[in-house]
Amino acid sequence: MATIYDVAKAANVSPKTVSRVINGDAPVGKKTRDKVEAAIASLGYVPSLAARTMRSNRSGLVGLITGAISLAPDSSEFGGLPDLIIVQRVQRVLEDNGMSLLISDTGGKQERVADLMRTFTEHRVEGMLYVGDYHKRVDLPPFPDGTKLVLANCYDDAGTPCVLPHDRLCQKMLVEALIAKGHRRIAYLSLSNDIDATRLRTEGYRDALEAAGIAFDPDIVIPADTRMSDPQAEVQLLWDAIERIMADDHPPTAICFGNDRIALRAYGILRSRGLRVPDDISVAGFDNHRLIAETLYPQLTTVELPYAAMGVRAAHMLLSLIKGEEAPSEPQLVSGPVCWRDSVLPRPASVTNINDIASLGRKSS
Amino acid sequence: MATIYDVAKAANVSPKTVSRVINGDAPVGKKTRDKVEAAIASLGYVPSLAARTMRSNRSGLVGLITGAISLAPDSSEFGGLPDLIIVQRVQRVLEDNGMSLLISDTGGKQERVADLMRTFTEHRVEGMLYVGDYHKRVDLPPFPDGTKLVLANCYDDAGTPCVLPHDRLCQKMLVEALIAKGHRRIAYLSLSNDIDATRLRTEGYRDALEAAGIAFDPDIVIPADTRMSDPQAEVQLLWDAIERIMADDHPPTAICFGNDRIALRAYGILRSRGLRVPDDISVAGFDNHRLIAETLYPQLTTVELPYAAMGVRAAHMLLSLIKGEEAPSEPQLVSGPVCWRDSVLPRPASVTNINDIASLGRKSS
DNA sequence: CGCAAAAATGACACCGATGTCATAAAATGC
DNA sequence: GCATTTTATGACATCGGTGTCATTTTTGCG
Repeated sequence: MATIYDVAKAANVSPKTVSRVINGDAPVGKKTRDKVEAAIASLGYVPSLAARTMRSNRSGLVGLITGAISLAPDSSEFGGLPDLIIVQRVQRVLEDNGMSLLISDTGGKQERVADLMRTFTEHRVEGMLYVGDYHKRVDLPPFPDGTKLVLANCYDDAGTPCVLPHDRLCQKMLVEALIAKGHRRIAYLSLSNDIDATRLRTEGYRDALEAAGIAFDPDIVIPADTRMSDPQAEVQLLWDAIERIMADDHPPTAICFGNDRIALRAYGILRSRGLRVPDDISVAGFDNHRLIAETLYPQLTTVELPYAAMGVRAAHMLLSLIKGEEAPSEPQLVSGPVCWRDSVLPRPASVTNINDIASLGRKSS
Repeated sequence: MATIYDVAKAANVSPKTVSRVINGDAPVGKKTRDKVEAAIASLGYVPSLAARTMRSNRSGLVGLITGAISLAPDSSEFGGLPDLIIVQRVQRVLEDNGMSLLISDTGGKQERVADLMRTFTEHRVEGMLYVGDYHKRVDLPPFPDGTKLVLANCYDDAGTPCVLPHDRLCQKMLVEALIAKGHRRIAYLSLSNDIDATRLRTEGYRDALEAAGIAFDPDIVIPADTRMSDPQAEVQLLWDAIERIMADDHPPTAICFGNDRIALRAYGILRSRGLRVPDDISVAGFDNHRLIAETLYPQLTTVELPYAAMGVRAAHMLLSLIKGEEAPSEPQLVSGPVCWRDSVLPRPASVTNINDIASLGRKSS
């Protein structure tokens, strides 16, 4: 591989002059520049960042750690899809700012994080990002002061700068939108109770009801997802939850699901019970997981968790940390828009629960 | 950041001795080693790979280029999901071999590849990978001889070493499995005709029919996907295709879809037409896109395109190239297993088409 | 035309590791 | 006990760039 000395010799100038041509940090005579550029081109010279790094202490590298790429190490399952959007956005923003992205994957093993951070340090990354696979608290290994680190989609107790989804507001906006379409009896089949997002989103759900003067009814708010990966059990849980809310004295006219994936599963279950979406019952998801939301028939109304925006925000935060600016001490909350599709039908005010729907044609499963 | 000189001073030895302790490339006295290790620990010293790279010309970096992370730059759509499995596997294999992975995303713009490769060269990567978002031919920009490059999920005309999915064999195995369950009239609603995979898979479909002595009937083999991203149009296309095959004189007892996503869409359409899966009609996908296949109700029988295995294979190929070994001149074909789930029902030999199914209860949409 | 300021270029040290070679200290053999 | 390995350590150059400062050439202007 050609070096700057080879170029200097070929162009018959000093290495420093070649350096100036490359970096443009001092004026170079036109004729000289041409000679140098010709030499660079003919030798196919590409400068070595390793050498540059030594002198300038700027590696042009940022490290990103994620368990996102795969949670289930030995299968082709994808737990972490949305988080990849974060990764992708981070990559793009950094690239636009002349940085390259080193990616490591914990493979689900939290204890590997320390090693990965060390490897990044060996590469003298200028900053690091840690991306959570879902909104949660994380425990990071101790790292030296002055490490530039931003958390995305997760937070820690040490107050490391972080970017988080505004689950509460997103859910509130979605439920408000349903209410605006005339729905007054709205069930919520949430994610597992032991994740942060569930609490926040349930608060958002209640916020929206309260704002509309609708009483909160715990009977139609049920967790319908575990974080186990047994699909059979998940289906059963969801089936039971749907059973329960539909057997209520006042069955809902709309159901919000904890995410688009559960909604997808629910489509099949509802149809098996003879309920048509959206004619008999309106359905909303969460995440705007377009692979699902746009592919489902009918297409799914949902709310976008702003992964893309979070990625951009986190990358910019890191860039400003690298520039030496101060980090915000509060988590940065980001929210996304409601995505209106075909799975929700307006209801006249006279319809207060599903039994009031005249056209309802129940069929046995 | 502490340097090897700081450590040497603190331990009162020469820098070279510190280097020996770190790398273990020459014997060091026990007492000296302890002193040095104590100094390293107390200073929090981490060696700089940039400096090491300069001397040894081994950066420990591998660059990976993909359009995979996102095909649709301005949306949250995910065209490329399976390819991420490749990326993830590559990452893991490389990490196990002490290499770090630099990732860049073309954002769908093929012309950026040259820039990305240049950036990788600046970082003095020891090898590069290019991951296609689906099985296709690619045009790479010219790169210097001696560049260690492996293509995954794509190939070029220059005979660059590559790893490809064995579409033909996968489809053949899937159709054979259907035939083994007694299906003799099997429709194939394929992907768009202008991608390589469609031709290969159709050949696989025909291979299986031929092996079973079933005549190939072009009337029930229809492309049912474009690569446009208008979901509305895609649904229409699929609707029409299903309409056509079900209006055939001998409607099939099973349908193979070009991928799991189309199958997902088809579930809704079939149900709208009053056809139950799998009671009335059996359905198979392609990809083993578990997010879909396992979430659908009933779960989808499909065939796994071996993205994980391809990632592993590609990474190992690159590692041996880096070691100086010769690359295979032929594309490496990798196939995956049929994933048997609930969307296919066995048919007795007497049932040659859907009209023979006694229990069939058609309903109007 | 002469001289100061600006532009263009080069010499040299240095960033932080490691390879080479030399040398000092300890172990071994007879 | 002395020569001879073997083991342990250090001095120094080097990798490929850039920062600093010095020097030469050109330009501008009274």
